[in-house]
Amino acid sequence: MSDVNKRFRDRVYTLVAQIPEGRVMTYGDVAAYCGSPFAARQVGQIAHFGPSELPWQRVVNRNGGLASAYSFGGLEGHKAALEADGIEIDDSFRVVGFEVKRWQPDEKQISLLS
DNA sequence: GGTCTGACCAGGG
DNA sequence: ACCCTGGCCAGAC
Repeated sequence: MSDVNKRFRDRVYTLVAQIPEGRVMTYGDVAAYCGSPFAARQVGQIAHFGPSELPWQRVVNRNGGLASAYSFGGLEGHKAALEADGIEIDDSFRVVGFEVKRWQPDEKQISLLS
């Protein structure tokens, strides 16, 4: 495993850990802020195998839609986890008010991703 | 080792 | 609106 990939993974961990309760980010955005704009899929891999204590439920796809397999809890598990954060989920498993709840790190938080 | 898959995404036909 | 391609790359087999 190369250092570059390890850094990318560590950045993803750092960034996801920063997402405030009640806010969400997209896979693509996470990848971009971590230095690899087209590695959204890799973020999915990292989410699947990464530390379960991180708030992965706050990472959604570009439509504000939930992942198809939230750590084997499925859509229902993901929905429940987000509702516990105070986020409403509609009948098609999309975040209600996604565009408003979408979160972006500020400069200080980005600087943590060195 | 090769090949396929996948919590993704943008672009093109 | 749908299907395909290419990009990303760790796991599974």
